[in-house]
Amino acid sequence: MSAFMDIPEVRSFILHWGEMGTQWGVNRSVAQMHALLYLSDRPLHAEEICHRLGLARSNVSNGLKELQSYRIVRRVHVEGDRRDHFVADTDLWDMLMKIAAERKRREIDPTIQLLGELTESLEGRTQFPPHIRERIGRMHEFLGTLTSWYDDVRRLPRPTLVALMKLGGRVARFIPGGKAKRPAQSD
Amino acid sequence: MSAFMDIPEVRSFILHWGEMGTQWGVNRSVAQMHALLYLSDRPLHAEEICHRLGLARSNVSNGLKELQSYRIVRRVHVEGDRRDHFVADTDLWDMLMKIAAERKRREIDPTIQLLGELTESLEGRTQFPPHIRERIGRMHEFLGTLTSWYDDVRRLPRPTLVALMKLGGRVARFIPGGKAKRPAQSD
DNA sequence: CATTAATTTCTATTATTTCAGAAATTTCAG
DNA sequence: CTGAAATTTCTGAAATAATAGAAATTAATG
Repeated sequence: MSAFMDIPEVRSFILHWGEMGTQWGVNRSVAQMHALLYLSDRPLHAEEICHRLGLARSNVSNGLKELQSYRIVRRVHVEGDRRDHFVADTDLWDMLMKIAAERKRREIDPTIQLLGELTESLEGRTQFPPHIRERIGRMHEFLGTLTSWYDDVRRLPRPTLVALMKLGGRVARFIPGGKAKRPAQSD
Repeated sequence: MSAFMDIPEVRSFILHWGEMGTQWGVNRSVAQMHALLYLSDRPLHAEEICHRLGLARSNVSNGLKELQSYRIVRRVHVEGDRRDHFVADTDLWDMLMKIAAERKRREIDPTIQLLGELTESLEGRTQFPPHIRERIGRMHEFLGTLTSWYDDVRRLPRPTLVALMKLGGRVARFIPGGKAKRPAQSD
């Protein structure tokens, strides 16, 4: 397609990223576009993306829309050019956080919503198999716990987050009973 | 299919779980089988799963294999019955950890492997566009940081993990400069 | 305001994944 | 061992998702 894609390392990166996408429920072409933009040091316009990846204009249009909806790619204006140009986040923390936020919004939140409704509808139905009510309720709680943790830590300033990561398992020393293997209160 | 599936709440849960699966790159039927087993309070044999979900025997066989490869479903023997029976984890922490472990093994580890190879192959090639080398290297580092953090915290005893989750953003108070908004050393 | 470039939407086609049923294999009881 | 039950593997068909190209729309320029 283009000299860029002829560099074996670039090619390899983009193709792998595309495959990764499919494994996580993302369209292969969309993931490839993302990889291409990630490696680019300047804004690209849609036509250029088509040529470099060998995709149809329409797919690129839809793919860019998808990437923008995740807010990991944004449209920029290039001096003296009518066409829209696009750049991707190069800050990988930002990128991860935005992807997490969007997937939560699209998939986790509606799931919690449904589980809440089911739990409510099962409330007080004594006929109903109690273990089913319990399991659905437990899943509801579990996802609630995860997301409220997420909502909490995502607000932390980034250096704090990075420092926490570096600390790794050693944060446990701040938890009573954590490292000492004493039986902490269970949940 | 069966009385079980006729309970609207059960049906709703299983169908939703199936759709969730597709969003995350998991076969819809596999996710449904998982949901069914999660809600069941006794081991089910393959035939029963077929009838309840209206799936072909062969799919159930493959699906169970897949679920077992994630170690979130296991085969159990039922007294006086030749057939294999299956149960799912009901402990959602365990389940999450096992899924994370397997997805890391299947998808993240090979990606880090590739990025390592690319980084190595780009080492010292002065001709090569430096920004590309830098971006690939940065991605490599980033995934390395994430997984080593993961490897670290996954070893923590579960109550410690739960306590940390409950602590949420307040763990930041243990990080120098974290809460106080002072510029901490960046990464 | 007309013209043209740029982009998006729509639809038919293609590719991929999923699935059902048949055939083959394995397991187990007697 | 033998026969029956259970399970897995294989293959073609069905369903789903991705894509190309055409048509329609939108935006920008002179």
